Amino acid sequence: MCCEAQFLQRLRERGLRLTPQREMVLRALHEVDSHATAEEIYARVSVQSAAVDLSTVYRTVELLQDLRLLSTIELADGQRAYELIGVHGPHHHLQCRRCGGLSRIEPEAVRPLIETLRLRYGFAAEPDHLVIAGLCQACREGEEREAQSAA
Amino acid sequence: MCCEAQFLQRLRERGLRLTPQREMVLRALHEVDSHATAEEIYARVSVQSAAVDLSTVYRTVELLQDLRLLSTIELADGQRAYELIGVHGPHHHLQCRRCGGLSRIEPEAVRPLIETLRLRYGFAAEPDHLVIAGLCQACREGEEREAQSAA
DNA sequence: GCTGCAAATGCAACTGTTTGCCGCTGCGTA
DNA sequence: TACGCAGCGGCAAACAGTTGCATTTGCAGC
Repeated sequence: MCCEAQFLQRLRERGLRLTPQREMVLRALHEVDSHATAEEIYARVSVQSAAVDLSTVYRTVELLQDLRLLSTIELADGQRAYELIGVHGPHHHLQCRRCGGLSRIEPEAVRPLIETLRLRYGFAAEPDHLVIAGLCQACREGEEREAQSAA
Repeated sequence: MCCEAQFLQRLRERGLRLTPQREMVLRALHEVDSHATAEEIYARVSVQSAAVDLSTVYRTVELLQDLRLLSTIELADGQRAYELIGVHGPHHHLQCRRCGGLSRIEPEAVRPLIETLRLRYGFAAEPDHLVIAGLCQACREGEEREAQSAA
């Protein structure tokens, strides 16, 4: 668990504490391969200890985000999902508005944009986690076929 | 009201109707200069007719979004705000994580990124409305001053 | 090992948003 | 003009996420 030490360090820097609840939430986030909703995290934590509240999960998730260890994704159905940044490294997502699928992209793809924003608007973009909407290849081809058969 | 005709047209294309409630919501969105929360829209609509429900505001806003006439912005405090695309034309926002301020940027700034995504990932990005987090110029200078005085 | 204090938690109430249900309305068809 | 049907809106209930408050707990200093 690479980020527990980092978590502890950043907590200490701010005079905050490492509690069992926070450890459990962090562990649960590690266990899921990709992103997890609050409810999923809560379910996993509840197995280990029944005495953890859902609000604590939300508070911990918010804290992890403040510490830049976690990013939030808005899923297609409006739910929010959370993902540790350390596990897959910093990255962004493409979200298909048709199938709802998420795919990762390298931060390099966004770097030129960040540079443009800095030069043109004096804005220091720190998009921890950009989610860009659009159509994935499969769905785009699907839409083209539909358009053709409709015509 | 440029977009009412457009609204009507797109509704007709889908076999949907232009109702007084929908007209009122559209008018309310026009009246506010920039973005408005659901509650603000509801307040404006309520002046004209007490018999409009908040859920109708939400449903109309969602409909407008489906028709690509409106975009949603997540404000700093977590509230959602809505903005007609037609009024200011398509654009994106920079959001300062310190002061919460929003500023508009031209779609041109994002175009190279869209091209990259298409070439590299086969993804047809249609970011109606990207919100990019970071530090605005004023706040960045403020942070630098703070860092200096702290050192 | 104890103590004090701020941070953290659980609980319950609350806010903002979405959904299901059902009666109403506009419109095409007979 | 009457009928049927799909879209629509109001209402209330459900849901996800947040907040206030009293209690508990981690941890630095002794």
